[in-house]
Amino acid sequence: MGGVALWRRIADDIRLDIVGGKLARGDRLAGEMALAERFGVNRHTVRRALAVLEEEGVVRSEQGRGTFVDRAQRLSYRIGKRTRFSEGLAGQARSLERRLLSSRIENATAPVAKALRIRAGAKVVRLETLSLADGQPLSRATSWLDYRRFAEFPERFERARSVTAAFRTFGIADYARASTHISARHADADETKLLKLAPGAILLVSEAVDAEEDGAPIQYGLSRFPAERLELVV
Amino acid sequence: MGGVALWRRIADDIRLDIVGGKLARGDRLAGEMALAERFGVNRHTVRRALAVLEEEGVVRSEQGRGTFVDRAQRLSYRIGKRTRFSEGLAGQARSLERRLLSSRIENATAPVAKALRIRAGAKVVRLETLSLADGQPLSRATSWLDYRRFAEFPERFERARSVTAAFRTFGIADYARASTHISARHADADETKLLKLAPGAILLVSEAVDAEEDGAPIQYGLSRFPAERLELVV
DNA sequence: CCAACTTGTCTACTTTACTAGACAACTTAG
DNA sequence: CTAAGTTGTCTAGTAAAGTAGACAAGTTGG
Repeated sequence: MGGVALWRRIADDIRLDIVGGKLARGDRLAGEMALAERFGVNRHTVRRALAVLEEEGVVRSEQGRGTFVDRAQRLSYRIGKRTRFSEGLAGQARSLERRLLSSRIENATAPVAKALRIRAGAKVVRLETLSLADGQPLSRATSWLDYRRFAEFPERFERARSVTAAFRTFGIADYARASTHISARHADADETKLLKLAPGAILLVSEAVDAEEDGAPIQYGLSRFPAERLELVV
Repeated sequence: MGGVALWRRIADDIRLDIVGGKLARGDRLAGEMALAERFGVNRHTVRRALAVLEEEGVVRSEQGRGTFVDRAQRLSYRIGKRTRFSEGLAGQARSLERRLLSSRIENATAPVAKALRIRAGAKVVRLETLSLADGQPLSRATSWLDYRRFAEFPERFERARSVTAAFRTFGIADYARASTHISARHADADETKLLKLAPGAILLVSEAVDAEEDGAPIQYGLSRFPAERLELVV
């Protein structure tokens, strides 16, 4: 009952203890029997949860010794007036990359049109991107821009390999976050695959509008972050 | 496979269409057969998803006619420099209430001590609260305050029925949000019950520190919001 | 070496999730 | 009134999740 399997809830719970700092790297987890008692389930159910965490690289089990914390970090992505992908994660990863998956021209749906302050149905450029930190997927984002002004954005983004730099080629020296809406939901099949998650993982969803200094919106974006890999800091 | 039941993912998906604005109140959903085809599952699995949504009051089914959107809103909780419970939801609900479930004195754990800038193990006041909008649970929060200064906070909060007003009785005219960390996870058994959720629902978790104008921290809080009922607006 | 504890693996069973199909009950358009 | 399309309810079967217990295999401390 509930629609979320026990082993997944237990895995989530233990992962939370680890990324939340209750357990540090190298610490030994409670034994499988003790965990089974703590969660009120059979030892086999605990073992399945631990198997998932081992698959993720969060813990490592050693026969006869116990199960140990292997990777304990969760990144913090800073969002605020000036939100920039690379700055928001500065110092937390060695390599940061934002990859363009695809782009196309389409007609603005109602929410896109409203955010960009254009009429519904007007042409917009849509970009699908994937961000990685140290090779691990960190976010899956979709962005929309007004076609009249940013028709060549995909090419320039691909060359500059940065949103900020691409905007600069359009004469936009600086821009700021106009609004950010945050929600959460389960990952769908596509996101699960691209972000290399276990199916059923939770995503933090950020719906944001970036605007020029005079308030004119230039970009509307929908970013999905795996909740188990990072938190958002306001 | 994945640990999240199909019917739950389908329910989440349909709910997202509704709170996301694709379907408005009174709109008719696609038929059960069509939905089954869309999600690639049996009609019974769709029916189970719809039963959950009907239980939540999101849709309403009528034999022979179809299934209709009953409640389409999702509240927006505004967070920023000056974050106040009642102001953050102003105009979105008729009645707002914050109920004190319990309070007790305990010793500060490491994260609590760090946030309040006191030594670990020092005495702190811990409050458990439940917030409701129009009678529906909106958040479950735990707050910690320095005992030396706020020993009587629970009593004063209970009388004032407001955090801001209770702080005022301690001579704190104004305070501001120092930091907010946002993550997401599944609800546990307790939260499921108190927030009246279906087990396995997703919570947005906000970890925040409030401070006086001079930067001295006065409150550390951990709030859990049902992701299906509201979004956070930065 | 041994006792106590750990994780690893196997079998057997029960409950829940999901599929499949049939038909009843109801509504609507023609 | 009727035909087509809707939701409601039933039975039956398969696959996955979870329980239960036993024992092997490894580690550690005395």
